Amino acid sequence: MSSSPDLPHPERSEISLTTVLFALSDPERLAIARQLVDGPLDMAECHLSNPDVPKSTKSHLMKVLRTAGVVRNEANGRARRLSLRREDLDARFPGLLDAVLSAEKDSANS
Amino acid sequence: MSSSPDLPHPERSEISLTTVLFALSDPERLAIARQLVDGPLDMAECHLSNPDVPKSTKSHLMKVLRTAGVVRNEANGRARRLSLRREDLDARFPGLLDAVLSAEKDSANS
DNA sequence: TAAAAGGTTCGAAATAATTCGAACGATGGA
DNA sequence: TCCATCGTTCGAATTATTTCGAACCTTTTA
Repeated sequence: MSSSPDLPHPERSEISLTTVLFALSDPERLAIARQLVDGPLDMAECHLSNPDVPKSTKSHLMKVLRTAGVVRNEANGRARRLSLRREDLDARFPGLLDAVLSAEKDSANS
Repeated sequence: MSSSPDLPHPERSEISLTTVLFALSDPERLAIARQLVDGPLDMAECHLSNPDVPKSTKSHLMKVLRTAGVVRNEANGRARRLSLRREDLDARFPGLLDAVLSAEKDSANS
């Protein structure tokens, strides 16, 4: 009874500012992060702006967020539980996540 | 006596969060922004980590920062005066610039 | 014990971003 | 006026990212 793949995550000390900024610089990825502010979600509950994108594409978006250290991705039955790495990010880059996530979500905010 | 080119800058209201994050997600561009926290500099005083990069490349880095709304680029004699758009950014995305610029500049911070 | 559900990975194709030389323009000084 | 300085722009080549189908793996359910 092996389990779903244990994906690699950077340690807190390995999280790079520019990599985090890059991960959040895509509107779709930023929107995902915003969906996680109120707590973890299973992947199927994270919605993309276009509901028709293939699962491989969605998986890749998650990978960018995960390898940047923005999100944790853990096995949860046959699903995947996604959560914001809030404590790690707050410790490493104080105020950054708050600033990004609380920014107005208007049009020019893509 | 026409003057050096007046380059286009986005208005405050047009500055996009993801575009700003993207502009700052490159180590070289982030380093430039950090050099401007203490006040404007002429382009020749902004140093890149590799002093041998061609001027066209440097100019392109500046363009990304400018078109994102991170930096203002004004004619100053035959030089170019670069400044951080601190007020605009603070107004639009409170806390963001502070968080980014005050983050530790250690290795994992590229 | 199948088969469906939920996701990851791989590889290839399409897009986007970066790099840099060459050409150009404006300014300031000789 | 002539020329060196400081930068921008253009276009082409390189490199990086994104997209997506196909193959695969694990878990749950029938």
